[in-house]
Amino acid sequence: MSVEFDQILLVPGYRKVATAITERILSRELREGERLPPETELARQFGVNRSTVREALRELQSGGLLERRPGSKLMTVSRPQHRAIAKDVSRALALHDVTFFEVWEALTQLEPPIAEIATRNRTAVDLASISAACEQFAQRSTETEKAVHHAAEFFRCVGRATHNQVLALAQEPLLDLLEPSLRVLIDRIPQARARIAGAQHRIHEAIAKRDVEAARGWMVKHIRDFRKGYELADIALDCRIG
Amino acid sequence: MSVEFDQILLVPGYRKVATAITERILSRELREGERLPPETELARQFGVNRSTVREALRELQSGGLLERRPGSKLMTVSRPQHRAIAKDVSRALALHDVTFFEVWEALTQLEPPIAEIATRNRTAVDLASISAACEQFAQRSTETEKAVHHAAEFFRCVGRATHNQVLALAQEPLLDLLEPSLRVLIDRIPQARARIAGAQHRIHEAIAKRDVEAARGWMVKHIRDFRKGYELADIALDCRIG
DNA sequence: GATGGCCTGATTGTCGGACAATCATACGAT
DNA sequence: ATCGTATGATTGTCCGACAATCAGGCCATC
Repeated sequence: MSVEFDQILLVPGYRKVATAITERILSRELREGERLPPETELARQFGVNRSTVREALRELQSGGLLERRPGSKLMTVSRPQHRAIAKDVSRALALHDVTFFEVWEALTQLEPPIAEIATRNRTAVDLASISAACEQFAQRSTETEKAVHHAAEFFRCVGRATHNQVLALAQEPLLDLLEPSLRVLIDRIPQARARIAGAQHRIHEAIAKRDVEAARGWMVKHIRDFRKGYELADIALDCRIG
Repeated sequence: MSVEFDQILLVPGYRKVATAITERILSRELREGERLPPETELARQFGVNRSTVREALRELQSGGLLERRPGSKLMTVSRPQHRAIAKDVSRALALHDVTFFEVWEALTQLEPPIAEIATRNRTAVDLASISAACEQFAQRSTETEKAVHHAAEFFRCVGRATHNQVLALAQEPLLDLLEPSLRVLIDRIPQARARIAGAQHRIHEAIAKRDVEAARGWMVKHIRDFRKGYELADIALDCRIG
């Protein structure tokens, strides 16, 4: 057993084409919004069949590196949108049987710092969108579906106000995963709507006044409230999501 | 302008097939490891051509929902692996011109809590893997490439020790993004190796002793050190990564 | 000048059929 | 029991084809 050989791997053509185009995009040779040559032309350049090119394109398309502007045929290079990426992450976590508790624990660690940084970095525009999100929730919270959506939207606005893409993107999957349980919670505990609205109001106020400590403090309470709600609504914390 | 029509959207066949299979997987009708029928059979069932099925499969494959065990032809259902998902996230962030500062700021907020929770939840096995990661770094840090890899691996071990998948996955993209700058840093600042090794040692010790405060404290210092290193190495913090 | 109709070429979505290479399996020879 | 071999199934890739849609130019009408 002195001689050992590396595993020989044969990469199919559609994969080679996909990585070739991906590299061009990552190296910024192909920039956002630029139009990709038509399939027949790509097939000619790569020296493969159009079917092979198409399989490669589907790969890039689902990765968000290519998109088609609505009502157009040509593919254009695009940067993966945060929401789309977050969807993939939350889907993966759901398939890995992530529990309510894990999501809540992550929110506990992530949201207070986000509130703090948002308070420092928010612009007037950010504040306006946070304010609008508060009002939307307060007005539309009678419908469960709308309420859940606007509760998450509030977090998104605060996240954007940090002006830190990494933090904003990190919280997105958590909001996706929070949604289903939040739906149950809001349905079972009527007073939850008022509590959430109150917390949003206080956080908004603190961010408006640039009161870092208050913003963090109210956010801590806000997140803690979710857990209390779970217990009141009789949702098992170690139950998997989805 | 009283009448308005919704945008009419026509979904191509390969997309319909893809979502159909995706739904089966998400609803757990198709479980992990289960083998997908061959392409011809899928084409028959869906009533479309094999080419159409293949395009759909590429989509699911790149999303990590399907994979082919090496040396096998049939597709099997798989749950997206954390590392693969993290790669997509870090790629997206890189394309969105995320800066060193944003990554560092996120690490500042995320890693101390992770250290804290890991200290509480770690098992003997976790501790052993953290210990091994420390030693690997200490021994292999002469080669820049290995050093960078093992520095990230240390964080991964701590992340796993939290036994919280959400937190562990959240930090993965940050480590990916940290790598290139860490490579420059370690190359330019020779003494960085020793500082990192020292911090790892102290954090490991604290986690071993279940000293939550110490673990958090040393992690804070560890992360802060990265920033100092950037400044010493003359890396602009607001420079984009990639 | 703006609007709408019409034509033409380019492009995509989908189809059918084809074939070599590889995998899975069973069978038989040593 | 181990090793060849034959056979069928499956994938990767190719070719050619056609309808539907898109982009753009040209022209008539108002």
